[in-house]
Amino acid sequence: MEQAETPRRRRLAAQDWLLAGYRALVRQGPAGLRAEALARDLGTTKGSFYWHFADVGAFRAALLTYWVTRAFNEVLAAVEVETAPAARLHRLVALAVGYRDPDYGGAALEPALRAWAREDAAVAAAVADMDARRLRYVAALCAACGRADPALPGLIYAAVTGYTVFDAATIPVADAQAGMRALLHLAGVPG
Amino acid sequence: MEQAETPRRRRLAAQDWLLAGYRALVRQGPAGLRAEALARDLGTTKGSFYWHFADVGAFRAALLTYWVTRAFNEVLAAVEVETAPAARLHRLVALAVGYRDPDYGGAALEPALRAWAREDAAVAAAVADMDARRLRYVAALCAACGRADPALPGLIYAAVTGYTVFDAATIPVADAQAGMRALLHLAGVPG
DNA sequence: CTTTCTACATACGGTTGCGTATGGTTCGCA
DNA sequence: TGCGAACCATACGCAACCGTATGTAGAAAG
Repeated sequence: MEQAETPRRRRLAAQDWLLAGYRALVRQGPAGLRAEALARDLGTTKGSFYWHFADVGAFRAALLTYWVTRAFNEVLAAVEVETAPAARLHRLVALAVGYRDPDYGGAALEPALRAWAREDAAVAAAVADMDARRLRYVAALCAACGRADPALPGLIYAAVTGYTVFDAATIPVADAQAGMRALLHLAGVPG
Repeated sequence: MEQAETPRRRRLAAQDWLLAGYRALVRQGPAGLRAEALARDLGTTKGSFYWHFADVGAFRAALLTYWVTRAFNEVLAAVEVETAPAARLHRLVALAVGYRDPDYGGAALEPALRAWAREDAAVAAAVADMDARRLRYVAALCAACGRADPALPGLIYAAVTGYTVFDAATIPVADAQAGMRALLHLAGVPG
């Protein structure tokens, strides 16, 4: 884990390639998911890549699978430390527009994955499935808060999704969180 | 064999290539913006492409320029048939989440451009500039409606942007428009 | 009907990335 | 200290795409 500046590079694991993949996806889009380009980023050669992965397709599939397992469950775990549905909603939206994991990508990864979905049907299916799951969860929280407007869950999810696609110069994270608090307040979700 | 159904393939203009480019951008992402792939789509060869454009970079620049000139002004013109600011806001959000121009791409083009921005700094700059202009316009309309909450324009723009990235199976267009009406209603914008 | 220009076809060399093959190096462990 | 396995480097053939060069067909102009 420590990056000593020894002349000899440390050896890599599949996880290192996956993290490099997420970084490339965020910074360059799906076009960055190439074996030789990633090898250059990591200061190695594609010999290592093809040791850890059968081919580029398998690498991309691993990236997608890892995201699918994390993108719902991690936020969920962080949200369910709260017990009241209103508090959960507030924590959920604050996390969703502000969460940043420098290694993994966090909220910045979301629009990158949507960009990737545009040129890969499997990614598109995974993203659509993820959207449906999250939407159901938000709807359940809204219902538990007694907010019956059928348009509200979609509105909340759309606003969160919208905020994540802007860069910090257009709308700072603090403003995005303030906007989400304002929305929940207007919708009558206390907190 | 090309003379069976179609009388004869008509010759192409630069505009035909641009429209094919938008279609490819929406369906395959920026990876679809290649001379030979577009030529196959149009049933011609890249000889035509390099007649109309100096190189792929010039083609992409033309695509971007054309979007910049249209994406703000066309919606603006459609919105300003209304005179009351509240009516303009309602028409604006309804258009933004529902506008579809089959030739040009319409609202479906927006997320495709954001995907493209991820791998091209010039596109990113144009998109950021467009976001800033639209945000100022929405803020001006909100102010004219007497809605002083500083978070409201960003919230409206984020919600619109979010709705446009979902496919119709996740959130139908009618639901998106209902969601935007609900937001404006909650925010106290009559209409 | 011929000339001229516009629009397209085709062939070519250069570059980049993929996946495989093969051999070298480093690590864990006995 | 030696051995097997994990890890990495390098070279190769292949395919896709780029941009250029050059020839050609169809429409336009005369």
